[in-house]
Amino acid sequence: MYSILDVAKLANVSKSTVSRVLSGNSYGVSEKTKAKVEKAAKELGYVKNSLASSLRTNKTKTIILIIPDITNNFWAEVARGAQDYLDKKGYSLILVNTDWEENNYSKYLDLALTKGVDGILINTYTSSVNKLKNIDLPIVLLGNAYLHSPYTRVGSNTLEGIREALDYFYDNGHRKIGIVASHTDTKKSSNIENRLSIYHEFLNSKNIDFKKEYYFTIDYSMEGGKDLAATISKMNNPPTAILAGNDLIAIGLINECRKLNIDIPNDLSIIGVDDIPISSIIHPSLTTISKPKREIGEKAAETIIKVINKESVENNYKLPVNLKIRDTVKNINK
Amino acid sequence: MYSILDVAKLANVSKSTVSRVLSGNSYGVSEKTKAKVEKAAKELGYVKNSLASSLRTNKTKTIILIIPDITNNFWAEVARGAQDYLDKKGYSLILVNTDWEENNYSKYLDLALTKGVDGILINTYTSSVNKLKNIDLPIVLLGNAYLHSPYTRVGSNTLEGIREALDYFYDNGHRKIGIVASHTDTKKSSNIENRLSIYHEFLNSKNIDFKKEYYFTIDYSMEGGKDLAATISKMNNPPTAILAGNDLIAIGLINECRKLNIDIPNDLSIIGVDDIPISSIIHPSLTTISKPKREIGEKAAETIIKVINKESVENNYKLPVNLKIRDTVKNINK
DNA sequence: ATTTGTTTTGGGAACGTTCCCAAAAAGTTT
DNA sequence: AAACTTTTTGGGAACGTTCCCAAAACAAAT
Repeated sequence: MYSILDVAKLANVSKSTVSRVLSGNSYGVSEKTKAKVEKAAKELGYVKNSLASSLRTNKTKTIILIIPDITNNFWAEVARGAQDYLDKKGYSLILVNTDWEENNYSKYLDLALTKGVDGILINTYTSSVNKLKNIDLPIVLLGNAYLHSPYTRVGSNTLEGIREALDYFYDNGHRKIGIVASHTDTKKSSNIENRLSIYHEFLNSKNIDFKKEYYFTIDYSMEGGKDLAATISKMNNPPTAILAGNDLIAIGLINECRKLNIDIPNDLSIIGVDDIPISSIIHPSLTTISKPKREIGEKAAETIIKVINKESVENNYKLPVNLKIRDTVKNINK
Repeated sequence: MYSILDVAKLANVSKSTVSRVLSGNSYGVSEKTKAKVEKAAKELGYVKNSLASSLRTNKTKTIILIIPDITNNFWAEVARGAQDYLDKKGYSLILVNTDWEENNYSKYLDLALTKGVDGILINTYTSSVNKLKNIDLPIVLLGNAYLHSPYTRVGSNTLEGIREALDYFYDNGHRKIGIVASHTDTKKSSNIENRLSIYHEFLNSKNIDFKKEYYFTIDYSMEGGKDLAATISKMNNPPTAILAGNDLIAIGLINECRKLNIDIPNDLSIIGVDDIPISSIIHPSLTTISKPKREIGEKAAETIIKVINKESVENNYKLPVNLKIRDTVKNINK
C-alpha cells in the first residue's frame, strides 16, 4: 500500500501538496501541480488511509446504528434508508443489534466512543436513555417515544394514522369499533395511552359511548391476535371492526378467524399498524396504517449529519403515516 | 477525552506501561503497577482511541459485509448471524447494500480498502467477482455460486434439500412432479442447471419419464407463481406436485390457486425454497426447504476470522438445509 | 560485594494523515 | 528595478497508540 509520501516523490512535490490535492481541499494549489499529483496517485493506485486521516482530523465519517434487531423488517427498512442516505454523503454505517438488552446499550455506546464515530442513531427505551447522558456525541433517537428527553427524535406520526383509521371505519358505517392495548407493557410496544386518548376523542366527536367490552388487552403478537379472535367469537354483541395494535395481531386475528368461521371482512373489519411485508400478501390482504420505514431511516440520517455539521434541525420530526387501503374493511352501509 | 498519557501521569508510570496494561498484553508488568494503571484509567473514565491503535497495529477489528439488500429477510438473517459472531469476537461490522449493481461493488471494495477493514464478507456474482482480484485482504464469499473462483465460500446445501423434497413428494405418492426454472437468468437466482440435474437423477432413480410439460420456466417472483397457477389450471394432465424455485413463487402460486379454485394441497402439493417468514404465516402454511440463514452468517463470520488469523478453513463450506414440513403437501395415497 | 541473569520499566520512533507557519515563487504596483 | 502583495509550496509537529530497544530495578548465585 502506497502512502502520500510515495505519491509526493513520484509527483515531485511535497507531501503537504499531495495532501491538499487528495483531501479535496486543493485551494491554493495550481492546476498544473494538481494534475501532476492526481496522475501520480492514479499511477500508483493510491488509496487513502482513513485511519490516519481520522486520527488527525478527529472525524471518522462513520455513524453507528443501534437498533433492536435487523431481522425485524421494520428495522431493516430503517437501516436501509439510513445507509442509503449516509452513503450518498460519504458516511459509513456500523450496525449493531441490542435485542432490547440493557447491557448491550452500554456496550455499544462504549464502542461508539472507542471507534470514534461521528454520530449515533439509536432506538432506545426509557431506562437505557439515561446512558446517553455520558456521551458527548451527536445523537438522534429513532422512534416516537421519550418525548421528555433532550434529544432530537425522528419518528412517524402514528397517532394521526390511528385517527385516520378510526374515521375510515366510521365512514364505512362502523359504529362498534374495538381497540387493542398491550397487556404486557413491553418495551417494544409504543405507549398505548396516547392511542387510547385518540380513541376517546374520536368516540366523543361521533357521539358514540365508550364500551368497556370493545377495549381489549392482549399480547402484541400473532398469539395475541389469536386470543382476540377467540374472545370476539364468544361475544353476544361483538364489534364490527377492530383496530389492531399492529400487523402481527391483525394477522393472527385473521388466521384464527378463518378457523372460527368468522369471515373477514364480512363479519369483521380489521385495520393493522405498521404495514409489514406479509400484510399485502396474506388473504385477505390487510388494510393497515403504513409507516414510512425507509423515510424514517433517511430522515434520521439526514438529521444526524445536520447535527454533526451544527446545522439547525427540528427537534421532534414526525413523518406522516399513510392508511393503506386493502381488503379487510367492509362498507357495511351497502 | 483522556489519552494514555493522562493515565500514565496519574498512575505515575510511563505511557509504555499503560499501553501494556490497557492493550491486554500486560505480560511483564508487575501486578502492583497493573492495578495502579487500571485504577487510574477507571478514575479518568479513559476510553481507548481505536483509530490510533489501528493505525499502529494495522488492524481495525472491523469487517465489511457487502450484501444485496438488508431489507431482504434472507440477508437480514445472515447479517444478524454474522454480527452476533463478530461481536462476540470483538469485531465490528460495516454494512453496505449493493442492489446487485456493478458500480457498488467497486465502490464498497474501495471503501474496504480506505477504511482498512480486516476482512470482507461478500455476496457477489460472476462479473463482479473479478473485482476481488485487486484486493489483498481476507475475503469470504457468501452463497453457493462461483465454485471456480479461488475464494473461500460459505453457503448452504440447497441441492441436498431439493433431493430431499423430491423424495418427500415421492413418498407421499406423487409421480407427476413439476419443477421450475427462472426464465430471466437474473443474477439473483441460483443456477438452475444443478437443480435440474438433481431432478433428472431423481426421475431416473424412480423410473419416471421426464415430461417437458412439467418443466416450467417463469420469473422468480410472486408474479411468476401467479403465471404458473394460470398455466397449470389450463393443463389437461397437470402435475400433482410442484417444487417451486423459491418461497415467493410458491406463495404467488398459492394465492392465485385460491382464485382459480385449485385447492392446496388437495389439488396440488407445493414445496418452496428458503423459508421466509411469510411461509409459516400464510394459509395453508408452506412446506419448504429451509435455509439456515443465521448459521450461514455465523459460519461466514467464523471463517473470515480464521482466515484473518491464518488458521486453516474449509474452502467450500455448505451448511445443511432442512425440509420444513407444513401444510402444502398432501399424501395422495391415503 | 560482585557478577550474572531476569523481570520490569521508560523513552523514542513509527503508523499516515492534516494543520500550521514560514519560505519561495509569481504577480503587481510604484 | 525595487517594494509590496498574493499565490503556491514545503517542512515540521501533531493526532494517540504500539513496538523496539535500552536502561533500571530486582533477584539469585558466586
